[in-house]
Amino acid sequence: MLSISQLANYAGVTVRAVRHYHQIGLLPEPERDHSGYRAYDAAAVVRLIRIRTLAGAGVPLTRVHELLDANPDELARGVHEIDRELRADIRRLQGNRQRIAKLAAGEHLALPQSVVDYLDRLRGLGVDERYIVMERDAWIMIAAQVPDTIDSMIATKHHELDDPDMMQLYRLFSEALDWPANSPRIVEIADIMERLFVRAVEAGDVGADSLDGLDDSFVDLLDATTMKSSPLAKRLLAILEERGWKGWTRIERAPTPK
Amino acid sequence: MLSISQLANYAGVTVRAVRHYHQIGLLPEPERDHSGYRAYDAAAVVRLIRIRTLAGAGVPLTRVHELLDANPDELARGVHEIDRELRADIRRLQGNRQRIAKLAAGEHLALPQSVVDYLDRLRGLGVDERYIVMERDAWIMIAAQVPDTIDSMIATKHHELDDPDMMQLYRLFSEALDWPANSPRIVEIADIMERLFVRAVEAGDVGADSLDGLDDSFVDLLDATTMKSSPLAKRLLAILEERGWKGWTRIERAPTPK
DNA sequence: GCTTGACCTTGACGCTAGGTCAACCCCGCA
DNA sequence: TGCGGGGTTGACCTAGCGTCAAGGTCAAGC
Repeated sequence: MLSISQLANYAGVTVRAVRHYHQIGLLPEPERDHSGYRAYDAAAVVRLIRIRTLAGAGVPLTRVHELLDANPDELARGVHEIDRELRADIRRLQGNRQRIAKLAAGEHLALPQSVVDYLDRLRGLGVDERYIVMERDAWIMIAAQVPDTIDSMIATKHHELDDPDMMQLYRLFSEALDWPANSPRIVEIADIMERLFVRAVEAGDVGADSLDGLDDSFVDLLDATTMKSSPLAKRLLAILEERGWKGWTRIERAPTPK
Repeated sequence: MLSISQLANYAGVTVRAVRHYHQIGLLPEPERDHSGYRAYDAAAVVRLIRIRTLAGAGVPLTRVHELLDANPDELARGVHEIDRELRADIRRLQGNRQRIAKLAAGEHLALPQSVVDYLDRLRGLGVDERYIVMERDAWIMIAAQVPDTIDSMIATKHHELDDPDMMQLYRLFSEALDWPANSPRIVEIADIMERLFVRAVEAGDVGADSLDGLDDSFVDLLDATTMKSSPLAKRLLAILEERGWKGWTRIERAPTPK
């Protein structure tokens, strides 16, 4: 008769594993000797080796339970099923590898390439890094909301950026980061934005723009975040609202307040 | 300000996941509103999206913690490290696939091909299936003990089986399964075995046999198991011992008892 | 003002396959 | 009789949440 550690040694598993198999009913509890020690026979060794063999091949213990007492037919089916699961796991891990490979560069975190390129273009225009980080965060949220339309949104943005007024606007945004909260130059920005708005309305780009996939509360969130970022932004929005423009992320023509 | 479920929706994770990230310190706990509800801002959305992106790529959450605030250099190293782990996981799973593929056929469970072939040869000689199961179990244990020498042991066995006496012995073992416990024919078996022993001694095969890798207590276990299988086996061993032979799995010349 | 249903809170258990104590019992040996 | 090296059960730990449980909060409809 064998003690639990002898059994474990013969089968090449740990004592703890044996007890675990007892707990889940995979290996029957043997007789106890006069002092309460478990006493095993060779049949237990054989069963334990077969358990170890299956478990070592990645078969979950509940499946091991089924397979141990299965006929060859059931066993073949069970093995096939497990192989399917293993293949699925492998595919998943391979997908993970691809995804983390894309994360190698810093800003790629949660951003598609198109957005990274766009941000690089802003950098090239001399836009302040602090502003770019703010834009980046907004794009991270947008990309998470509408992953399918992000590329076309960015394409639109690139197009808008061909306008010298837009370039100038971004440069002013950058500079404004260091302006005092009550700077009068804010009007310069408002003027440029209004010009851009007017041209957009004339081109028919307002109301049917590329931000269609975003729902209102999400747009509100983006706007609110921008407002929170700086008192200047708040003033700017107030000025534009006086002139009859509403919104920021998505612009609307609002009735001029009396 | 966002509620926890709004946050979770914007980032594409579950509320439970958000709370989990709070628990492990991955996402900082936000302010609470007057009724104790968590109130999030857009920065939390961004951070949560980045967490989800990394976690979704198979990065363990503790690593996510490190990578989120890492500089590009550390990030590259971290990503490389994780890729290594992923590759290791994939290799392991591929190994599992190979192993379970080998288990497709019933008796392959825990047995190398050589043993399966040997058992098939016994079947071909007309050996009773009950006896083969006993042999199989013994070989399962032996294969687990000395996986490297099992093939040469089986080769020896094949060689022995070329001897007509050995074939006859196996056939008698089979028949004996249905003999009464006190059958006088047991002597036939003893005679054959003694002839085989003598020839083995003459050939110098005893004492330096192929079971060298097995330690004594393991051999005792095999012998004891055989003894337990049938009263005939016990009688047989007694007879042989009277004639000066000791053991079963491994034979020794013993001084004839007075 | 009351009910209803949706959403929030904390706390706790469950899942895999055991690892790792802790506290205590048992055995053989000097 | 004490000691060291077995054995025993019990309990907590891992990862990443899912899933109740039991109750507080809020907005809407009657």
